Amino acid sequence: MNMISPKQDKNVALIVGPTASGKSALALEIAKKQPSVIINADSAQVYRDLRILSARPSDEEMDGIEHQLFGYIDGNEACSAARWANDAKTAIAAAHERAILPILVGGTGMYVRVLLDGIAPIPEIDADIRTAIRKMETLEAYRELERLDPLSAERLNPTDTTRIQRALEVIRSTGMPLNHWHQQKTGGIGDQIKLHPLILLPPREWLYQRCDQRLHQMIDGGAREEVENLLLRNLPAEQPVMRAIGVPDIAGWLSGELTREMAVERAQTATRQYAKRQYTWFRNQCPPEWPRVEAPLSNDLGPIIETILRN
RNA sequence: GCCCGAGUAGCUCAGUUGGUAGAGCAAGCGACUGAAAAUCGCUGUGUCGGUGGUUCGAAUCCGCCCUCGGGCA
Repeated sequence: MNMISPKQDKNVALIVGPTASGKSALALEIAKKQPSVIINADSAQVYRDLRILSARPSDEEMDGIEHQLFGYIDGNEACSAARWANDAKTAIAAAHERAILPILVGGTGMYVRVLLDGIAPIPEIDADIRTAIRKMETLEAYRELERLDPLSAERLNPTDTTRIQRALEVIRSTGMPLNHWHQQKTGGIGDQIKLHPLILLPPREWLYQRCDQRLHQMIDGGAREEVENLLLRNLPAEQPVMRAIGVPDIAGWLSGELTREMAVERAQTATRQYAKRQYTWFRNQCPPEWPRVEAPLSNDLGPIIETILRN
Protein backbone atom coordinates (compact mmCIF):
# COMPACT_ATOMS: atom_id res chain seq x y z
CA MET A 1 0.00 0.00 0.00
CA ASN A 2 1.58 3.23 -1.08
CA MET A 3 0.61 5.97 1.27
CA ILE A 4 0.05 9.18 -0.53
CA SER A 5 1.04 12.47 0.99
CA PRO A 6 -2.03 14.69 0.95
CA LYS A 7 -0.45 17.96 1.95
CA GLN A 8 2.04 18.59 -0.79
CA ASP A 9 0.23 16.82 -3.62
CA LYS A 10 -3.29 17.90 -2.69
CA ASN A 11 -4.56 14.40 -3.28
CA VAL A 12 -8.30 13.81 -3.37
CA ALA A 13 -9.86 10.37 -3.66
CA LEU A 14 -13.22 10.23 -5.44
CA ILE A 15 -15.56 7.25 -5.49
CA VAL A 16 -18.71 7.56 -7.56
CA GLY A 17 -21.31 5.08 -8.78
CA PRO A 18 -24.99 4.24 -8.60
CA THR A 19 -26.82 3.96 -5.31
CA ALA A 20 -26.15 0.78 -3.33
CA SER A 21 -23.00 -0.03 -5.27
CA GLY A 22 -20.90 -0.24 -2.12
CA LYS A 23 -19.12 3.11 -2.27
CA SER A 24 -19.22 3.73 1.47
CA ALA A 25 -17.65 0.41 2.34
CA LEU A 26 -14.84 1.13 -0.03
CA ALA A 27 -14.25 4.60 1.41
CA LEU A 28 -14.16 3.20 4.93
CA GLU A 29 -11.54 0.66 3.93
CA ILE A 30 -9.31 3.39 2.55
CA ALA A 31 -9.87 5.52 5.62
CA LYS A 32 -8.75 2.68 7.84
CA LYS A 33 -5.45 2.48 6.02
CA GLN A 34 -4.48 6.12 6.25
CA PRO A 35 -5.65 9.29 7.98
CA SER A 36 -8.66 10.46 6.02
CA VAL A 37 -11.93 12.30 6.10
CA ILE A 38 -14.90 10.98 4.16
CA ILE A 39 -16.84 13.74 2.41
CA ASN A 40 -20.37 13.22 1.17
CA ALA A 41 -21.10 13.90 -2.51
CA ASP A 42 -24.73 12.88 -2.55
CA SER A 43 -27.57 15.35 -2.90
CA ALA A 44 -29.95 13.52 -0.57
CA GLN A 45 -27.50 12.52 2.15
CA VAL A 46 -26.88 16.16 2.94
CA TYR A 47 -30.27 16.44 4.64
CA ARG A 48 -30.62 15.89 8.36
CA ASP A 49 -34.20 14.64 8.05
CA LEU A 50 -33.33 11.71 5.79
CA ARG A 51 -30.91 9.46 7.57
CA ILE A 52 -32.54 6.15 6.75
CA LEU A 53 -34.11 6.80 3.36
CA SER A 54 -31.03 8.47 1.94
CA ALA A 55 -28.93 5.52 3.14
CA ARG A 56 -26.66 7.80 5.09
CA PRO A 57 -24.18 5.79 7.19
CA SER A 58 -25.10 5.49 10.86
CA ASP A 59 -22.69 6.48 13.63
CA GLU A 60 -21.92 2.84 14.11
CA GLU A 61 -21.09 2.37 10.45
CA MET A 62 -18.89 5.44 10.48
CA ASP A 63 -16.83 3.50 12.95
CA GLY A 64 -15.06 6.48 14.47
CA ILE A 65 -13.88 7.74 11.11
CA GLU A 66 -14.45 11.39 10.41
CA HIS A 67 -17.33 12.14 8.03
CA GLN A 68 -18.31 15.53 6.65
CA LEU A 69 -21.26 17.04 4.76
CA PHE A 70 -23.57 14.25 5.88
CA GLY A 71 -26.94 15.35 7.25
CA TYR A 72 -25.75 18.90 7.72
CA ILE A 73 -28.63 20.74 6.02
CA ASP A 74 -32.12 21.14 7.43
CA GLY A 75 -34.96 19.75 5.35
CA ASN A 76 -36.65 23.11 5.11
CA GLU A 77 -33.78 24.27 2.93
CA ALA A 78 -32.91 23.26 -0.60
CA CYS A 79 -29.26 22.50 -1.16
CA SER A 80 -27.77 23.25 -4.57
CA ALA A 81 -24.83 22.01 -6.58
CA ALA A 82 -23.04 25.31 -6.08
CA ARG A 83 -23.59 25.39 -2.36
CA TRP A 84 -22.43 21.84 -1.93
CA ALA A 85 -19.38 22.42 -4.11
CA ASN A 86 -18.41 25.38 -1.95
CA ASP A 87 -18.77 23.38 1.22
CA ALA A 88 -16.81 20.51 -0.28
CA LYS A 89 -14.07 22.87 -1.36
CA THR A 90 -13.74 24.15 2.19
CA ALA A 91 -13.72 20.65 3.61
CA ILE A 92 -11.06 19.52 1.16
CA ALA A 93 -8.85 22.50 1.88
CA ALA A 94 -9.15 21.86 5.62
CA ALA A 95 -8.19 18.22 5.14
CA HIS A 96 -5.13 19.19 3.15
CA GLU A 97 -4.19 21.66 5.86
CA ARG A 98 -4.28 18.81 8.33
CA ALA A 99 -2.41 16.52 5.96
CA ILE A 100 -5.15 13.95 5.82
CA LEU A 101 -6.76 12.48 2.71
CA PRO A 102 -10.17 13.76 1.63
CA ILE A 103 -12.26 10.95 0.20
CA LEU A 104 -15.29 12.13 -1.75
CA VAL A 105 -18.06 9.55 -1.93
CA GLY A 106 -21.38 9.95 -3.64
CA GLY A 107 -23.75 9.44 -6.48
CA THR A 108 -24.62 12.94 -7.61
CA GLY A 109 -22.77 13.49 -10.86
CA MET A 110 -23.66 17.13 -11.19
CA TYR A 111 -22.31 17.98 -7.75
CA VAL A 112 -18.97 16.42 -8.55
CA ARG A 113 -18.84 18.11 -11.93
CA VAL A 114 -19.46 21.53 -10.41
CA LEU A 115 -16.78 20.93 -7.80
CA LEU A 116 -14.20 19.96 -10.39
CA ASP A 117 -15.15 22.11 -13.37
CA GLY A 118 -16.88 25.06 -11.72
CA ILE A 119 -20.18 26.64 -12.63
CA ALA A 120 -21.50 29.84 -14.16
CA PRO A 121 -21.46 32.67 -11.58
CA ILE A 122 -25.19 33.33 -11.60
CA PRO A 123 -26.42 35.57 -8.76
CA GLU A 124 -28.98 34.39 -6.23
CA ILE A 125 -32.47 34.27 -7.69
CA ASP A 126 -35.10 36.53 -6.19
CA ALA A 127 -37.28 34.37 -3.97
CA ASP A 128 -40.58 35.88 -5.13
CA ILE A 129 -39.68 35.45 -8.77
CA ARG A 130 -38.77 31.84 -8.14
CA THR A 131 -41.99 31.12 -6.28
CA ALA A 132 -44.11 32.73 -8.97
CA ILE A 133 -42.39 30.79 -11.76
CA ARG A 134 -42.72 27.47 -10.00
CA LYS A 135 -46.47 27.96 -9.87
CA MET A 136 -46.73 28.41 -13.63
CA GLU A 137 -47.91 25.74 -16.02
CA THR A 138 -44.97 24.37 -17.97
CA LEU A 139 -46.32 25.42 -21.34
CA GLU A 140 -47.13 28.89 -20.06
CA ALA A 141 -43.59 29.19 -18.71
CA TYR A 142 -42.23 27.99 -22.02
CA ARG A 143 -44.19 30.62 -23.96
CA GLU A 144 -42.81 33.25 -21.62
CA LEU A 145 -39.29 31.92 -22.11
CA GLU A 146 -39.72 32.05 -25.88
CA ARG A 147 -40.49 35.73 -25.49
CA LEU A 148 -37.72 36.63 -23.01
CA ASP A 149 -34.94 34.21 -23.90
CA PRO A 150 -35.60 32.64 -27.30
CA LEU A 151 -32.19 31.04 -27.42
CA SER A 152 -32.80 28.94 -24.30
CA ALA A 153 -36.34 28.20 -25.45
CA GLU A 154 -35.04 26.79 -28.67
CA ARG A 155 -32.51 24.66 -26.86
CA LEU A 156 -35.03 23.21 -24.42
CA ASN A 157 -37.84 20.76 -24.87
CA PRO A 158 -41.22 22.46 -24.19
CA THR A 159 -42.00 19.80 -21.58
CA ASP A 160 -38.74 20.05 -19.65
CA THR A 161 -40.28 21.66 -16.58
CA THR A 162 -37.21 22.02 -14.40
CA ARG A 163 -34.93 23.51 -17.01
CA ILE A 164 -37.58 25.86 -18.37
CA GLN A 165 -38.22 27.18 -14.88
CA ARG A 166 -34.52 27.62 -14.31
CA ALA A 167 -33.96 29.50 -17.56
CA LEU A 168 -36.96 31.70 -16.89
CA GLU A 169 -35.99 32.58 -13.32
CA VAL A 170 -32.50 33.50 -14.48
CA ILE A 171 -33.62 35.91 -17.19
CA ARG A 172 -36.30 37.41 -14.98
CA SER A 173 -34.16 37.74 -11.89
CA THR A 174 -30.82 38.75 -13.41
CA GLY A 175 -32.00 40.40 -16.59
CA MET A 176 -29.51 38.34 -18.58
CA PRO A 177 -30.21 35.09 -20.45
CA LEU A 178 -28.75 31.78 -19.34
CA ASN A 179 -26.51 31.71 -22.35
CA HIS A 180 -24.77 34.90 -21.16
CA TRP A 181 -23.90 33.31 -17.83
CA HIS A 182 -22.96 29.96 -19.24
CA GLN A 183 -20.09 31.49 -21.13
CA GLN A 184 -17.97 31.31 -18.02
CA LYS A 185 -17.43 28.77 -15.30
CA THR A 186 -15.86 29.63 -12.00
CA GLY A 187 -14.76 27.91 -8.85
CA GLY A 188 -13.73 24.49 -10.13
CA ILE A 189 -10.81 22.90 -8.29
CA GLY A 190 -10.10 20.12 -10.76
CA ASP A 191 -6.86 21.71 -11.91
CA GLN A 192 -5.63 22.46 -8.40
CA ILE A 193 -5.75 18.97 -6.94
CA LYS A 194 -4.45 15.54 -7.71
CA LEU A 195 -7.59 13.50 -8.25
CA HIS A 196 -7.74 9.74 -7.66
CA PRO A 197 -11.10 8.80 -9.16
CA LEU A 198 -12.91 5.50 -9.36
CA ILE A 199 -16.26 4.70 -10.93
CA LEU A 200 -18.22 1.72 -9.69
CA LEU A 201 -20.41 0.21 -12.40
CA PRO A 202 -21.45 -3.20 -11.07
CA PRO A 203 -23.71 -5.59 -13.00
CA ARG A 204 -27.27 -4.36 -13.22
CA GLU A 205 -28.88 -7.50 -11.75
CA TRP A 206 -26.57 -7.53 -8.77
CA LEU A 207 -27.23 -3.88 -8.01
CA TYR A 208 -31.00 -4.07 -8.45
CA GLN A 209 -31.16 -6.94 -6.00
CA ARG A 210 -29.23 -4.93 -3.47
CA CYS A 211 -31.53 -1.94 -4.01
CA ASP A 212 -34.66 -4.03 -3.50
CA GLN A 213 -33.26 -5.66 -0.41
CA ARG A 214 -32.03 -2.39 1.03
CA LEU A 215 -35.49 -0.89 0.83
CA HIS A 216 -36.87 -3.62 3.05
CA GLN A 217 -34.03 -2.98 5.47
CA MET A 218 -34.87 0.71 5.46
CA ILE A 219 -38.43 -0.02 6.44
CA ASP A 220 -37.36 -2.44 9.13
CA GLY A 221 -34.94 0.22 10.28
CA GLY A 222 -37.60 2.89 10.77
CA ALA A 223 -38.12 4.53 7.38
CA ARG A 224 -41.83 4.77 8.05
CA GLU A 225 -41.23 6.67 11.28
CA GLU A 226 -38.71 8.88 9.53
CA VAL A 227 -41.32 9.94 7.00
CA GLU A 228 -43.92 10.33 9.74
CA ASN A 229 -41.64 12.84 11.49
CA LEU A 230 -40.87 14.57 8.24
CA LEU A 231 -44.56 15.02 7.48
CA LEU A 232 -45.07 16.62 10.90
CA ARG A 233 -42.87 19.45 9.71
CA ASN A 234 -45.37 20.35 7.00
CA LEU A 235 -42.72 21.34 4.49
CA PRO A 236 -43.67 22.46 0.99
CA ALA A 237 -44.01 19.54 -1.41
CA GLU A 238 -41.34 20.90 -3.72
CA GLN A 239 -38.56 20.71 -1.12
CA PRO A 240 -35.96 18.14 -2.12
CA VAL A 241 -36.51 16.13 1.06
CA MET A 242 -40.17 15.74 0.19
CA ARG A 243 -39.44 14.27 -3.21
CA ALA A 244 -36.58 12.02 -2.19
CA ILE A 245 -37.03 8.44 -3.29
CA GLY A 246 -39.40 6.62 -0.99
CA VAL A 247 -40.82 9.67 0.75
CA PRO A 248 -43.94 10.17 -1.40
CA ASP A 249 -44.59 6.43 -1.44
CA ILE A 250 -44.29 5.95 2.30
CA ALA A 251 -46.38 9.08 2.82
CA GLY A 252 -49.04 7.41 0.69
CA TRP A 253 -48.80 4.32 2.85
CA LEU A 254 -49.16 6.40 6.02
CA SER A 255 -52.23 8.17 4.70
CA GLY A 256 -53.82 4.89 3.64
CA GLU A 257 -53.79 5.64 -0.08
CA LEU A 258 -51.30 2.84 -0.65
CA THR A 259 -50.80 -0.52 0.95
CA ARG A 260 -47.41 -1.27 2.38
CA GLU A 261 -46.75 -3.62 -0.50
CA MET A 262 -47.61 -0.99 -3.11
CA ALA A 263 -45.46 1.62 -1.40
CA VAL A 264 -42.49 -0.73 -1.26
CA GLU A 265 -42.92 -1.71 -4.87
CA ARG A 266 -43.09 1.89 -6.06
CA ALA A 267 -40.09 2.95 -4.04
CA GLN A 268 -38.12 0.00 -5.39
CA THR A 269 -39.00 0.90 -8.96
CA ALA A 270 -38.02 4.52 -8.37
CA THR A 271 -34.71 3.40 -6.90
CA ARG A 272 -33.92 1.23 -9.90
CA GLN A 273 -34.79 4.03 -12.30
CA TYR A 274 -32.56 6.37 -10.36
CA ALA A 275 -29.70 3.88 -10.45
CA LYS A 276 -30.13 3.59 -14.20
CA ARG A 277 -29.77 7.36 -14.60
CA GLN A 278 -26.62 7.24 -12.50
CA TYR A 279 -25.14 4.48 -14.66
CA THR A 280 -25.78 6.63 -17.71
CA TRP A 281 -24.23 9.70 -16.14
CA PHE A 282 -21.08 8.07 -14.79
CA ARG A 283 -20.55 5.95 -17.88
CA ASN A 284 -20.82 8.84 -20.31
CA GLN A 285 -20.17 12.09 -18.47
CA CYS A 286 -17.00 11.20 -16.61
CA PRO A 287 -13.66 11.44 -18.42
CA PRO A 288 -12.85 8.16 -20.17
CA GLU A 289 -9.54 7.87 -18.35
CA TRP A 290 -11.21 7.52 -14.95
CA PRO A 291 -10.91 3.85 -13.98
CA ARG A 292 -14.09 1.83 -13.85
CA VAL A 293 -14.83 -1.29 -11.82
CA GLU A 294 -17.51 -3.39 -13.44
CA ALA A 295 -17.42 -6.38 -11.12
CA PRO A 296 -19.44 -6.58 -7.92
CA LEU A 297 -17.41 -5.52 -4.90
CA SER A 298 -15.83 -8.58 -3.34
CA ASN A 299 -14.58 -9.05 0.18
CA ASP A 300 -11.05 -8.25 -0.78
CA LEU A 301 -11.04 -4.57 -1.59
CA GLY A 302 -7.25 -4.35 -1.59
CA PRO A 303 -6.73 -4.40 -5.36
CA ILE A 304 -9.42 -1.79 -5.97
CA ILE A 305 -7.98 0.48 -3.33
CA GLU A 306 -4.62 0.08 -5.04
CA THR A 307 -6.21 1.22 -8.29
CA ILE A 308 -7.49 4.38 -6.65
CA LEU A 309 -4.37 5.38 -4.80
CA ARG A 310 -1.79 4.37 -7.33
CA ASN A 311 -3.03 6.30 -10.30
C1' G B 1 -73.44 -30.24 -16.57
C1' C B 2 -75.57 -25.55 -18.59
C1' C B 3 -75.38 -20.05 -19.34
C1' C B 4 -72.59 -15.46 -19.54
C1' G B 5 -67.90 -12.79 -19.59
C1' A B 6 -62.66 -12.71 -20.39
C1' G B 7 -58.00 -14.75 -22.83
C1' U B 8 -53.72 -9.30 -27.59
C1' A B 9 -46.25 -6.62 -25.49
C1' G B 10 -43.21 -8.11 -18.82
C1' C B 11 -48.24 -5.70 -16.45
C1' U B 12 -53.21 -3.11 -17.24
C1' C B 13 -55.91 -2.72 -21.43
C1' A B 14 -57.49 -0.37 -26.86
C1' G B 15 -58.44 -2.43 -31.53
C1' U B 16 -63.98 1.19 -35.26
C1' U B 17 -68.35 -2.10 -40.73
C1' G B 18 -62.66 -8.57 -41.91
C1' G B 19 -57.04 -5.54 -45.07
C1' U B 20 -51.51 -9.67 -40.54
C1' A B 21 -51.92 -4.48 -34.18
C1' G B 22 -51.15 0.28 -30.43
C1' A B 23 -51.60 3.20 -25.73
C1' G B 24 -50.19 3.83 -20.53
C1' C B 25 -46.91 1.67 -17.06
C1' A B 26 -42.48 -1.33 -16.73
C1' A B 27 -37.81 -2.16 -19.37
C1' G B 28 -33.53 -0.54 -22.54
C1' C B 29 -30.64 3.55 -24.55
C1' G B 30 -29.47 8.70 -24.16
C1' A B 31 -29.30 13.97 -22.45
C1' C B 32 -27.85 16.80 -18.21
C1' U B 33 -24.52 24.39 -16.01
C1' G B 34 -27.22 26.66 -8.89
C1' A B 35 -34.25 21.54 -6.95
C1' A B 36 -30.26 16.49 -10.16
C1' A B 37 -32.93 10.90 -5.52
C1' A B 38 -34.87 16.49 -10.15
C1' U B 39 -36.37 17.05 -15.30
C1' C B 40 -36.58 15.51 -20.21
C1' G B 41 -35.74 12.83 -25.28
C1' C B 42 -35.60 8.21 -28.26
C1' U B 43 -36.89 2.82 -28.72
C1' G B 44 -42.93 -1.49 -29.59
C1' U B 45 -42.06 -8.76 -34.00
C1' G B 46 -46.12 -9.74 -29.96
C1' U B 47 -47.15 -18.18 -31.97
C1' C B 48 -53.49 -11.49 -30.91
C1' G B 49 -55.16 -18.96 -25.82
C1' G B 50 -55.11 -23.56 -29.34
C1' U B 51 -56.97 -25.85 -33.56
C1' G B 52 -60.05 -26.56 -37.95
C1' G B 53 -63.00 -23.78 -41.37
C1' U B 54 -65.27 -19.44 -44.42
C1' U B 55 -62.54 -15.67 -47.36
C1' C B 56 -58.08 -13.10 -52.22
C1' G B 57 -57.23 -11.73 -47.01
C1' A B 58 -59.10 -13.33 -39.95
C1' A B 59 -57.10 -10.41 -33.56
C1' U B 60 -61.92 -9.44 -36.01
C1' C B 61 -66.89 -14.24 -38.79
C1' C B 62 -68.23 -19.81 -37.78
C1' G B 63 -67.14 -24.90 -35.29
C1' C B 64 -64.54 -27.64 -31.65
C1' C B 65 -61.01 -27.65 -27.58
C1' C B 66 -58.10 -25.42 -23.33
C1' U B 67 -57.53 -21.78 -19.17
C1' C B 68 -59.46 -18.09 -15.73
C1' G B 69 -63.59 -15.35 -13.59
C1' G B 70 -68.98 -14.99 -12.42
C1' G B 71 -73.84 -17.05 -12.41
C1' C B 72 -77.54 -21.24 -12.71
C1' A B 73 -78.25 -26.04 -11.35
